[in-house]
Amino acid sequence: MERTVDSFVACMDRTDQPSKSQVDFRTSRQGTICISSIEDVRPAAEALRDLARDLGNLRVAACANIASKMAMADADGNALASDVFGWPGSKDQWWKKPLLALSSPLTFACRYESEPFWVNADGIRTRAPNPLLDKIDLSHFHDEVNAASVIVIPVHLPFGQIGVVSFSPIDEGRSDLSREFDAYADVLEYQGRRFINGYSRVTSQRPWIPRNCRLSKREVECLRWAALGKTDVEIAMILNRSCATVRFHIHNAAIKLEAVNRSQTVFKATQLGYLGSVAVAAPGTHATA
Amino acid sequence: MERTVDSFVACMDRTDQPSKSQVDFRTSRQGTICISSIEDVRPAAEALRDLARDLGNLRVAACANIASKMAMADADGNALASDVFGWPGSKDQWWKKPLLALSSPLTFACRYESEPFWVNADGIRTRAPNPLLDKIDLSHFHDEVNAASVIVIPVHLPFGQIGVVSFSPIDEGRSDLSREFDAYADVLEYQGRRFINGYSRVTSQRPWIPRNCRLSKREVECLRWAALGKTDVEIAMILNRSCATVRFHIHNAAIKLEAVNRSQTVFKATQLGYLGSVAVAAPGTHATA
DNA sequence: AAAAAACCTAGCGCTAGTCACAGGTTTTGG
DNA sequence: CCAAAACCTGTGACTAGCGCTAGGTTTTTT
Repeated sequence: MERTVDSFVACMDRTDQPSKSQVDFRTSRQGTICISSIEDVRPAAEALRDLARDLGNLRVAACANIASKMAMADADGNALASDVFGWPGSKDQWWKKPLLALSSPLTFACRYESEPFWVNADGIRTRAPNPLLDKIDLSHFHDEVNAASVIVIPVHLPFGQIGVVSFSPIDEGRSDLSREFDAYADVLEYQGRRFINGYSRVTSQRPWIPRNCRLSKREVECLRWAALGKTDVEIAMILNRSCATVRFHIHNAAIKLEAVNRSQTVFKATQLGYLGSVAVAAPGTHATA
Repeated sequence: MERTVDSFVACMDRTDQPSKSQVDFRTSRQGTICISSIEDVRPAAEALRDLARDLGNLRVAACANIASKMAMADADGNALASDVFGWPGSKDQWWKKPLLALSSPLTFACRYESEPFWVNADGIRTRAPNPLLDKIDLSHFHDEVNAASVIVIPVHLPFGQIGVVSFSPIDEGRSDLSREFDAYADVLEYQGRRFINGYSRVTSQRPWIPRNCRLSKREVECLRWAALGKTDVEIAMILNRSCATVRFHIHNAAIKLEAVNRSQTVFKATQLGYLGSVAVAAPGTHATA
């Protein structure tokens, strides 16, 4: 067990601030944000705002679904960005611009990263190296983010939904958040995640109720290749089966997932994690027969 | 601000055990699992095992990708389930059976839930109600899970990958984990998540490097409907555009995502969260012109 | 041993992918 | 302010690929 502990100590990057972070974590638990109905959204957002302000004079921005242009709102339909988090209403209300969600480097990075990170114009700082983030363009960082630096919490949810909570300094000068990130990333992640989780739960209607989606081995196998863009002729060659067989399996999968065509079948299977991160399954699959 | 605090207190479900959980969280931070290379997997797994044992005499089971039949292993290729977590090698090694991952109710539930929950033969207990989990069949619970009860931590990752860490009592009699869940769910979630995060980072090769995937508004709009199974004729009617225009947009999206056909385009767009949780976008979209 | 799944195959009609073309609208940048 | 560059809209036709039904074989479950 000693060996184990040692290796962890070597990994730790915050041992220099033990007492502070402990207190934060305690605070976080007592103020745990719990959203059980739409009425809880407002107080939960206010608590998140207060937490961010008290911890590091930070301002909150949140998006429950980066694929949606819908701004987050409370039970009365008031936008959280302006009414709670205190973003100036003048500056042409960035959170209403649908283009931003599609082009912001922050949104972009959230697609590829699962852990908290912080960003300024000089680069993206993750806990562990992520080469996928290296090629993100930060040249218009300040214009797109409305801050000189920001701590970002990506929140990956079921059904392929991605949310994000970000924290940027209220006084716009600060471009270094390394200290705040080291000290508060964990608590901000915890609270931000629960906030987005709860908000999604009470707002998004999930109309799709799959009856029996126990896909068989072959069905998933065929769907994997289909998701990679292979035609059924190609899949048939890969799996050493007939073309009709491949179609049959995919068709069966479509019935189980209540999908009407191949695209929707792939979509639903992806949402449910059946095809997750297919890095081209092991070679030699054509030797199964 | 008083109102805020009050509403949270009403939501809190663990105020009866304040001191205990605080200690746990402190412990968790000092023993933070950090996997920066494949060699760290083994000690990280051992630490997770020790944490589970010390907290509640629990045994760990983990899966980094419920879509893959690959068992988690350390740098030398040893299966973590048998070599570290201590699952008996005799009982025909459940973690090697690919069918289980497709049919286990635990795996199933992870597709629909983002927060920790615990299960026994009587039902699934989530923090907040989740109607999607109600219809899951638990009649063969003990056979499929190899335990009378279990705490489950779903881990939703980028690219549509879903992982899971579960904790079940070492002595197989216990079927009630409500106390352990209330006290340790947060720390188990934190540690389990970081473990799966780190493992995925050092093991899974992500060969796909999207060059320019700034999809335009129309492209995403068309892809949404395509993912819902609409044909391009239907999409054209919905958006009040010509059929060829719809094809044009989807084709452009395919080029940006480096996809070769519609299915792969939908797949990649889903992985990147462009279509996340499409609950049929707001009506009236045909009035944009 | 019976039953139920899962698996494999064939052929027909329809959809989607692609090409070449022409022009309007919004954003971006000098 | 103008120009360039994206982005958006539209036409028409051909071919490869997909959706679907029907029926037989193998494997798993009861």
